[in-house]
Amino acid sequence: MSRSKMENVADEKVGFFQAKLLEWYKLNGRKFYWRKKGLSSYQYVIAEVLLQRTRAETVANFYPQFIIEFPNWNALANAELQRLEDYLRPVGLYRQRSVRLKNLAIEMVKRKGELPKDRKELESIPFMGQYIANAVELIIFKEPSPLVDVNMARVVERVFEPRKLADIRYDPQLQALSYLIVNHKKAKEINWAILDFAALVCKPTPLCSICPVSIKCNLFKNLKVNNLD
DNA sequence: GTCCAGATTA
DNA sequence: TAATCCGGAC
Repeated sequence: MSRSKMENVADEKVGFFQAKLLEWYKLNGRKFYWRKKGLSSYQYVIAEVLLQRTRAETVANFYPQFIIEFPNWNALANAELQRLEDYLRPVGLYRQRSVRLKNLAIEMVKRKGELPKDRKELESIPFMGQYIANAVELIIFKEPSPLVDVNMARVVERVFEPRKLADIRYDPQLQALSYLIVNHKKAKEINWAILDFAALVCKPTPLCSICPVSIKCNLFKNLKVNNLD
């Protein structure tokens, strides 16, 4: 097959995937407070920090109280480290997160709450790694950036192409595919759809029998060949 | 025991 | 590139 033809096939599959997931999302998408419109950039960034290696449902039960206790960058920057640890303990990673969160808040107070659009400068802010930077671009700057976490990586790898490198952040193919997949007018919805789909259907142990994209999924094809499902 | 909307450090 | 952080849900 020629190079251009392979690209057409890939594009067609991406279109199919986008349409099916948006459809699935309308019926099955999760509702979270931090997905609402009109929150402060502080509230959006805090949600991403709390969501690191922590189930979304766990954060959902915890988030509103945290925002009441620490309503803005200033409150967080001035908070006693010990008090911050006490609040973060129930969701885990509390020693790291308390220190890093405070450093992030101090930096954001210096910047008067303004997040820079320049990517390198954005990532220079403490605790602002690739994922949160993408989330800032997606949610706050309204750019079609992918939320490439372990969940999206798992879905993309199964449906499209396995990763080449162990670390998803430096896998060019996985990254390029992710950008392609969320490059859509409804970039935000596609991202959330993939995360929800990964949490509810395309789990570590996949529920292929209820999956809307299984007919074009590489993993599903292989499962059928090996007669495992 | 595995897994979770990752980032940092060596 | 790999180890480490951490509690909670399953």
